Amino acid sequence: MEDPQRPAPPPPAPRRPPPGPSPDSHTSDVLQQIMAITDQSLDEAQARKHALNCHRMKPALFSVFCEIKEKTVLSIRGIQEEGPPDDQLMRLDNMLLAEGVCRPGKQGRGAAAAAASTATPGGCPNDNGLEHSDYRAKLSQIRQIYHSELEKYEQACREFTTHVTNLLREQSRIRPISPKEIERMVGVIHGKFSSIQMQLKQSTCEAVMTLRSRLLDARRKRQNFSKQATEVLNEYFYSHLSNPYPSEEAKEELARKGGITVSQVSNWFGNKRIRYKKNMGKFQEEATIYTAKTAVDSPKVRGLGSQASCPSMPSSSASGPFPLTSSGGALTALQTLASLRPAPGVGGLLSQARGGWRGKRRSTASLVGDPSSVTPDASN
DNA sequence: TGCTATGATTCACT
DNA sequence: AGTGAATCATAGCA
Repeated sequence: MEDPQRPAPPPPAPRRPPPGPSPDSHTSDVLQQIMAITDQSLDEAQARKHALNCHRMKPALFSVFCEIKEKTVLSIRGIQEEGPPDDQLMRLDNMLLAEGVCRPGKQGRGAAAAAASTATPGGCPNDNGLEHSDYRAKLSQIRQIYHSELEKYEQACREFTTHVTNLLREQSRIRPISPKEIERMVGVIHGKFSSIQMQLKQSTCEAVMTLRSRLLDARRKRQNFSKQATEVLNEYFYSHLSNPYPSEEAKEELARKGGITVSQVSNWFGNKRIRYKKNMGKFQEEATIYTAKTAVDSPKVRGLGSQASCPSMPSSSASGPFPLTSSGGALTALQTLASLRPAPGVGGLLSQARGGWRGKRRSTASLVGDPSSVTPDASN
């Protein structure tokens, strides 16, 4: 087809007789000159074009060229007008919309349909109420870059389209270019630019995905709990080994003491129960240590389970809420330390755990007021 | 660098 | 909704 990169066409044919072929030269000569025009220097070619433009055969030849070209273009048209692959663009638009990068009104073709037809579950973190200011700030930066680039592309597309249209209109005076062809060329340009836009959208999507995985995926941010948190949790776990299912209140208390969240406490207990059950041998030493620790410092830990349920109970009293178990725990711990063997209570609880907590689970509420069931030495 | 520990997530179940 | 079990993914260590 036409080459828009060609140098600007010469001004309308001058009236004076130009150099080159005389107006009377033969048609075949004229055709030969046209064919040879590309082999000449720029200046020569320009002069030759002027001359050809004034040739008496020009109108006739021009109409023949138009006819031939129309036929050729028709055969090309069939190939070009195959359905454009809009699926990916739609997906990208949809995703950018879901991530809050582009607004429903400000998108490429196909996006409106995508936005209308597809819900965006959990897409934008703002919708989930997640407070990730870092994420939001960076997302905002990405959005800004995206829109400014998009605007640049759109402007460049407009400018280039105008330029090419003008060029073709001008050239249509000396070579066969129909308005339809210009229209088609504009379509081709838009297609090219939209493929660039698609790349921009793709990159933006990738950037958002990377950002999400870095800042929102909690797995990537996993950090071990502080020693304090681990100790608090372990103390509770081993002191409630017969029923390591802290109540909501106890979880809150543990979370507060350990400086972690309630759901982290829940996770920790979930993991702990499973891992403890799977490999009790490995945890024996730990159990012994914490049982001893708990026994020595019994009011502190035991208070957790019962405090929340019985707020009126003075847990700070010298003997604690469950004096009997406290002294028993201390005794057990001392015995354990002395014999370097797991405390009998622990052993008993190990077997309890082996049988499975779930099977004989009781509601946490029922534990309140039954201190013997929440202490390691209770089974003794 | 490979291994283990561990916090988080997912899914099925009750 | 809470849990067990499996799994993922990272931290920390030798």
